[in-house]
Amino acid sequence: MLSKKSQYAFKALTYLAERFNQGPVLISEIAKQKKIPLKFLENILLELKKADILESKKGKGGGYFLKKDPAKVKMATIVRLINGPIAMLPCVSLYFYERCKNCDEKQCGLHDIMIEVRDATLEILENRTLKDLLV
Amino acid sequence: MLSKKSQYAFKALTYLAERFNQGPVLISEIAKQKKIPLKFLENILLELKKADILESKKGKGGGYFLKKDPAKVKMATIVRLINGPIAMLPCVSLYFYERCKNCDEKQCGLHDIMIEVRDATLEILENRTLKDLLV
DNA sequence: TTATAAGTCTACTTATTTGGTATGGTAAAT
DNA sequence: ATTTACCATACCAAATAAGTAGACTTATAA
Repeated sequence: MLSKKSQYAFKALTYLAERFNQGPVLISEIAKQKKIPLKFLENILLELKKADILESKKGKGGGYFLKKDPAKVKMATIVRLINGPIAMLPCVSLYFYERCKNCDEKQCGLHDIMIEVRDATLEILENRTLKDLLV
Repeated sequence: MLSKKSQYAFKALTYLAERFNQGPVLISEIAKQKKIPLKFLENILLELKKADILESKKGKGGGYFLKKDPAKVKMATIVRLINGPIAMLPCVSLYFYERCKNCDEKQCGLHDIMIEVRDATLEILENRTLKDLLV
């Protein structure tokens, strides 16, 4: 399940995608319109900025805005950043891999099924972008 | 991510699937062989029994065993039972549906993408069974 | 140059979920 | 009588999720 934080992130990103290339948008505006706790949203946007997805401008007339075209920002990137692993097990995760304890990957049926699930999920999340969130 | 509980459940079920039609297996044996905390495993097996996946026998020579052929037990069923929703959002879950707050499903791009992910995942989990966990 | 508007940073708090442990009794089968 | 599953209650620790507080920095415009 996506965390609430992830859902907030997607709402904010959608809001910004709708206003792409229209100058900075206030955190407070996003928070109000999308009903996201202000300080919580601050953290999320900062994280997205550090990941090079958003840009910001300080001072009067400042705010946040998308750094790249919405069509260039993959869903998978955002999910990994804000929500964590996409795979259902650490031992089949590409970006958050961890070895299984008490289980040999070579002969673990669960492992194989979870790889299938991972790949099916990635096929979608790697090929959908913020643009697809817009109506 | 699958919880540890789910991973335990799958290990136990694999153990029982390997011994299908060979009589009851002790909880304590499964716990020892698969390195699962005994009391925790008790609960898991009981839950599986209540869901009609396992059967049990009390007293000497008792234990747990699969009620149906491993090939008849879908992965999706187990995941839903022990881990919860398969979908990434409550508003696209078939078995754990909950309406979105502050978001109209009809015009929510995230909703649509998450339905795609759900369906891709289900395509696999509904068509793989305990049998596929065996080597 | 000063007031104000904004984002930045660190740290904290609180709530919920996960992953157990401990204890003890009950029910059924052999 | 013994063995085993069943059931209940209570508790605990750690991790994670969700949110809050307050001071700090930087940019703009009057």
